[in-house]
Amino acid sequence: MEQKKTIKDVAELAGVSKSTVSRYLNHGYISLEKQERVRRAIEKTGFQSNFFARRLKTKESKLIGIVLPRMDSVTVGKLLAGIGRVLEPAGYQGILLVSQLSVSKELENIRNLQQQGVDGILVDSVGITREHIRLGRESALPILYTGQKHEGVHYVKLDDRAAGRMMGAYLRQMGHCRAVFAGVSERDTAVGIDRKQGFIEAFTEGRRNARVDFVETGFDFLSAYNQAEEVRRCQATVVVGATDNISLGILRYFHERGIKVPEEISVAGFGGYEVGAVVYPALTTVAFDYELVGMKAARYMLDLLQNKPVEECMDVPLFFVERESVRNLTKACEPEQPASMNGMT
Amino acid sequence: MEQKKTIKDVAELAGVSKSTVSRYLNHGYISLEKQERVRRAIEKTGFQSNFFARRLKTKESKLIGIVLPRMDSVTVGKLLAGIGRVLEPAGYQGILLVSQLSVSKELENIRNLQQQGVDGILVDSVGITREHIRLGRESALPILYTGQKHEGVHYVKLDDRAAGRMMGAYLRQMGHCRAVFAGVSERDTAVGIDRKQGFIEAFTEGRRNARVDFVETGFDFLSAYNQAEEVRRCQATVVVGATDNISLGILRYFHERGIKVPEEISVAGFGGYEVGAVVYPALTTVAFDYELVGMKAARYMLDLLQNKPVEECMDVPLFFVERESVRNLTKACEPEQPASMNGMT
DNA sequence: CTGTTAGCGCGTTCAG
DNA sequence: CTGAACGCGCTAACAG
Repeated sequence: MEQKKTIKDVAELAGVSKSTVSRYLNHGYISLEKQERVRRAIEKTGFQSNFFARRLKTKESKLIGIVLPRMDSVTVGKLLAGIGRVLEPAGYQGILLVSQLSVSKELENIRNLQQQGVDGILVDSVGITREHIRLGRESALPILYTGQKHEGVHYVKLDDRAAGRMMGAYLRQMGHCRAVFAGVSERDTAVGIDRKQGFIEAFTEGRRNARVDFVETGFDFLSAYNQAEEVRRCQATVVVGATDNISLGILRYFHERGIKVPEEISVAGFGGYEVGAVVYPALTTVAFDYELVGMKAARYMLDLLQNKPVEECMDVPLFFVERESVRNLTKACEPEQPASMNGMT
Repeated sequence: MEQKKTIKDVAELAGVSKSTVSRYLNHGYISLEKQERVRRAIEKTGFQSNFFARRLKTKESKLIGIVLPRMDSVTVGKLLAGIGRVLEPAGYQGILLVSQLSVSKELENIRNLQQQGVDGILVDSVGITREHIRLGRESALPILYTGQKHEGVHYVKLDDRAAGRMMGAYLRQMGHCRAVFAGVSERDTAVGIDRKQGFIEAFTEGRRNARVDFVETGFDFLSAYNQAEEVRRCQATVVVGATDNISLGILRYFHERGIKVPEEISVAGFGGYEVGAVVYPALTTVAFDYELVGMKAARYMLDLLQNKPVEECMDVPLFFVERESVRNLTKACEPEQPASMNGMT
């Protein structure tokens, strides 16, 4: 519980001036001899430079504000892991603020961060509004969005349309012609529109006999479960949930009614959460690498901070994870092998 | 992109001195008239006080360092949500550092935080070592641990022994006499020892015919899956996983071999993750409220920061979630109803 | 290469 | 109740 050591203490102990110590800490224009003396003085005192004093001068906080819609979600966790993985080696740390899925709270958080002296702000947004844009213009702080995109802002996002197309192409190839898309409101551009449109395109493109019905649900398991009856009525051969959670809710409903998946009806989803592998039957899905999104976003932010030419390559790979929940209609015989650990990880 | 406003700008615009503005911002010994003038000047300039300058003076950062073992986990997410829920209203923010499940990284993070000017440190630890204690002594910063406990440090933790006992008592009441406990290494005091011991106590206490076998696995789904054969050999009527993940791995194995749960063998777990409700059969489990742990920890930290008398009440409630995976051996007839939405949330 | 001198923006005495 | 003056700990500009 010693008195906090300052650069002055070190200077005195080393018999040099404060600026020499400061130089030692920074650009290091200093003779080898004094360098050694300072080094030892620092070691002896256990000195560490005062964060706030330094920041007050340099105007650099080495802090990145991170605004999250919520905390208790796997995808957010992955995203953060990715962000941390590139921010930390670069000497940056993150300050976390949570918006509780509210746009106004999100804006408040951004405003807050703008004055807290962070160097930049990463926002995993619930939706980019005009106010977001305004806030961005008013401050020199770089803001980078993930999850949503918008004209004139920096963002990193996975390609929802491509994900949709991927699924559409797969189901088509598996011989399906009638699908139900259990999706979310179109107010969500990424999931509600792009993902669905991509699917419909690839699934129906250039064939007359294909058809996609649409049932709207919320994002959560339960609301999907509650819409499952409606989904069932569509009489499709496959139901595609806009999210793994949605598919899981439907799967659960089918299971309770004794409807066999994939024998009687196929189910597929988007997200690639681990839980999809644990469930029976294991869920076929398009997996997103959220950790990679986080890493890309962080790298992008770092570039922004150094005014580097920002590379516009924002394609985050998608993985198709084929598991057990989709039936191949083109084969005469059913696959006989038991459920396997395929695509588990 | 205006020039950053300082307290000086406000003072000039309001026609008062800097100190008056400062007073307005803090203890407010200021006449109503000037109060109004300052208020408007602040509004006009959009002034917000400089974080670093203020901290440099007050020695209070209103920042809490949070050290996490990993980010991509549901429990950590819940914990954080809880922490945020009480820290934020108190005007504090969190700085997050991730230890990648490494003790040395965890220590490094703590050291780092100690010099970054945070007011306190919350550590969701992977294990408290002597070095942790030493670090704590060397600095005046309060450190509070969660997840693990240790003599002479502040901690908030759920009662693993009680959780174990809860499960033991339940299974006993359901008429089970032979159990396998699929647990983790005893190097983990909380999960590896306390939880198991609690279970064994309650399950066997005072009856000769009860028996508990032990099979060691890792924390993850897959390693449990790989030990499932071993578990099966024990010929017990019920298998208890130390973690829902472990139980899920075993469930999966049983499913693949066509072993019916709970008809042929029962399965139960600890944790209460949502995924346990989605799986078939839905997993009976002791649920922990990690969000509450987070809230308690944060509140405890706040008390520490204000030198309040710390209330030693650290009991975090446990919930027994009875679902479908345990068979009642005391009844002659099987329950006939289909799987239901019970205990879903 | 080095010490001296100024502030960064704010809070806080200390006279008035 | 208010303003002037000082200093938090550090970095940067300046002479030497």
